[in-house]
Amino acid sequence: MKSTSSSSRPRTARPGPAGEAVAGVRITHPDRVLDRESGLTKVGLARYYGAVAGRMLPYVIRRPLALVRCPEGDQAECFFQKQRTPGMPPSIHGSKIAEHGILHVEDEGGLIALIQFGAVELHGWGSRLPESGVPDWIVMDLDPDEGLPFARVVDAAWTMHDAFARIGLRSFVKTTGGKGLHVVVPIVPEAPFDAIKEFTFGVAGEFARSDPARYTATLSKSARRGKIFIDYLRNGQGATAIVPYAVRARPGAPVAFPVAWRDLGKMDPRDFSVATVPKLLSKRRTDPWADFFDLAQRVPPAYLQMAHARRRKSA
DNA sequence: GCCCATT
DNA sequence: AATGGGCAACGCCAC
DNA sequence: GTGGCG
Ligand SMILES: [Mn+2]
Ligand SMILES: [Mn+2]
Repeated sequence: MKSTSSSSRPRTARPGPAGEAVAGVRITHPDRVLDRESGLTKVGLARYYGAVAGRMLPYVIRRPLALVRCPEGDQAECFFQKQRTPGMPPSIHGSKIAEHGILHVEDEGGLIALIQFGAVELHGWGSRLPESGVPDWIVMDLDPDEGLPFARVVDAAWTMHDAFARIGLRSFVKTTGGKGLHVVVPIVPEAPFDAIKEFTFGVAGEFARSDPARYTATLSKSARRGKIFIDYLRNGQGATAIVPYAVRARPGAPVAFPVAWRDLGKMDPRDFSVATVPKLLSKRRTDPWADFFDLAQRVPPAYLQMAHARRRKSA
């Protein structure tokens, strides 16, 4: 029923000049270079996310997202976006939380649609729709000052692991694509962000008090000098953290990669990139985060209450 | 990548 | 028709 | 308030 004078009959089933489809999403400008260092192209990025989608989507679905978009490639400027904008396909869903627009995806088609729209990095809230006010994970973001050896960050991660273990919480660790690590604790989504954030502030403060030469809970540059900033601020409503398997818009296209605790000491975060991760995944015997969503654990109420009391005091 | 306002 | 800006929040925190 | 930061 199309009335075209120049019926462009498909000579082949081959994708046209607009590019090939990934997960049913046509990728335009497939050869656009997103990272000169690794040679990563837009279609290469789409194929990467398609390849890891099975592992990645559980951490992405229904989670309000912040994107780092680089639609013009790695030459031009990248920018953050957290609201759905008109022109995005229906697979990129919009919603509103406390008067502010958010976006989220429901499936692989939505994920790849984000890439078609120029997204490179995906950052997620700590909560998922429709219960957007109660986080289902805690992220302790370990941010080393410039020049600190990575072994110090590994040590901090283990100390964090032990601190959580002491109160009955299993934690998981991932690289961030940078020089830090994330220690992540899945929790039953029932305590509001404020309570969880206060709790994590308490944890960070404890680190800073018990080993002030190594740790600070204060974000400022001066306080950070020579130390690791225990960034608990990822645990507020609307705050985000890089999502597992997401790519960073940086030279080498590094990936935020879940690792096993026992492997922490043997690896270098730069080992994990768009170029290496799909192969590593297929070689892996097991997923180190396999039971992440099966734990049904909670911060002991006493610790949330302590946090609440501290909050009252400062109010 | 796409919308929109301005030229 | 072509060009150029925008696309984060809000939010918190330290000072 | 401003500046820094994610
Ligand atoms: Mn970090
Ligand atoms: Mn941080």
